Amino acid sequence: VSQFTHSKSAPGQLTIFSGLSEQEVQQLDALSTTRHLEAGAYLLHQHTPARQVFMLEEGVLMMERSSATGKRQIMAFIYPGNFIGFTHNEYYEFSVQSLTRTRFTEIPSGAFIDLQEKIPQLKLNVRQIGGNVLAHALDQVFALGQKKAHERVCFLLRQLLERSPDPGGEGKIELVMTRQDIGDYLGLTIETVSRAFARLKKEKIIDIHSAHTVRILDMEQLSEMALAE
Amino acid sequence: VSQFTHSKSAPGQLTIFSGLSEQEVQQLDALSTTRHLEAGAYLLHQHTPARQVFMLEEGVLMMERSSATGKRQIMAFIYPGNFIGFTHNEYYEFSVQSLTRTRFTEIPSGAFIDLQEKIPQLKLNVRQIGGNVLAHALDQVFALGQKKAHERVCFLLRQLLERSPDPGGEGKIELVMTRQDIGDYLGLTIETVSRAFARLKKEKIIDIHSAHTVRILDMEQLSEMALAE
DNA sequence: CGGGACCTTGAAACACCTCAAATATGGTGG
DNA sequence: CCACCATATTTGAGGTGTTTCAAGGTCCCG
Repeated sequence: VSQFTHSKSAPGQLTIFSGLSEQEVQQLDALSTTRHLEAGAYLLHQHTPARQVFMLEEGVLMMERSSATGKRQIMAFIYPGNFIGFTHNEYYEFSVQSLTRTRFTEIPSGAFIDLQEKIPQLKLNVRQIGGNVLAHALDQVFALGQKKAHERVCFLLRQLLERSPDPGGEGKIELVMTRQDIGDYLGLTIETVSRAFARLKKEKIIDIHSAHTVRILDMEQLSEMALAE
Repeated sequence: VSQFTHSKSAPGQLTIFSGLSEQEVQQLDALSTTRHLEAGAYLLHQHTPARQVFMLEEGVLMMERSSATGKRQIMAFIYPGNFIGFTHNEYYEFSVQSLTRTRFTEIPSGAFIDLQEKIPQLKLNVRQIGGNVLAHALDQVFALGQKKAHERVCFLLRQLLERSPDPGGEGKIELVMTRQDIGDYLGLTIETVSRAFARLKKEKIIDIHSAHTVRILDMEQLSEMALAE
């Protein structure tokens, strides 16, 4: 049985395994190593040689870029089932840090590229994941360029609803990241993020249980604000 | 002789032809159709089926996304040698409009994908171009999330210096796009863009000949501001 | 030379940021 | 299990940068 069997990716989500036969999954298994990382540790660093690709099995990661002046931009939050390190350049374009304790598999880039030649479906999946990653980046550009603070927060909440497992209750979201992380993702300060949450609560669009647990009350309005169109 | 011979791409820039033999270039030629577009016309529309890929030969294009409320985000300005439409999804993720009269070649996606199997170097080029496109998007996310107005304008000027042909004079830039286009690229209003240019002129970092022709006076300071780090 | 589109500049409004302080949260050891 | 502590979050007040609204100027093309 594949080591990937117990992966907690959201249902219906595209992964590198989508549509692969049991035998093909085993070929991938043969190349893979399972590893763990503690919260706060780095999976990889920007500008280091891109020699591995990864698939997250459990926990949450974030992809980030920092400048010499200490400005930090979070590029994505990464949930189980997501694929990491598909950069087609020689070096990674970003760093990846653990938000929680994580479990993931590691595959050497070269072997992974070769395997794509043997498994056409795998190549298709990688191609489509690449497209999704670009689409995600374009969404973020649109959000940062055109949306107001509270709309950006809605944008994030919608993404988290799609990608994080919804534990039982409908519309409940666990925010494993800090306000600082959210601010660095949305191009805002922690204070503005906090006020945006307060505003959404006042408008009865969300309910804030604790700072790290919110529930969507009005999905329609949330989506409308998230799209801002 | 290849129809691509007279392509005016910037020297040293990666194109899909980089490192291809004459014979391989001819295989690409055989699939290609040359077309023209007038200024203001659309090359392709968001959400339409992605059936072709394109390479720009002459002129300038811009890649954009619009929302129903009329908000528009420019994702990139496209110069000769650039490759368009590499989306790996079924539909285009953006629209592409001409800023000037343009000349470009069109290749059916399916045939282009097949040809990559026959020409390993072509596949490498496409992979790397995909990586560059993602890197460009991440740069833009960082700029929109972390930089002030005048820093974003420097960010754009640096990009244009790299990508647009520098006609004779050193550091001279032709801004073929309007202030509105620039604003929609950088997430600013036209007034803020205008004031940012005025500020850079006052600080003697650039000189503004006409609204659409600027010259870099202090390259070092420009780069510093563009990076904002 | 005239006209329309584009660009610049000014003043006021607004959103977001900065600084500061109070409050809440989560983990730890007693 | 509770009290405590460090850390994270919220809230308030004031400042800054960007937007909005409005007017005037410039450029380009017929």
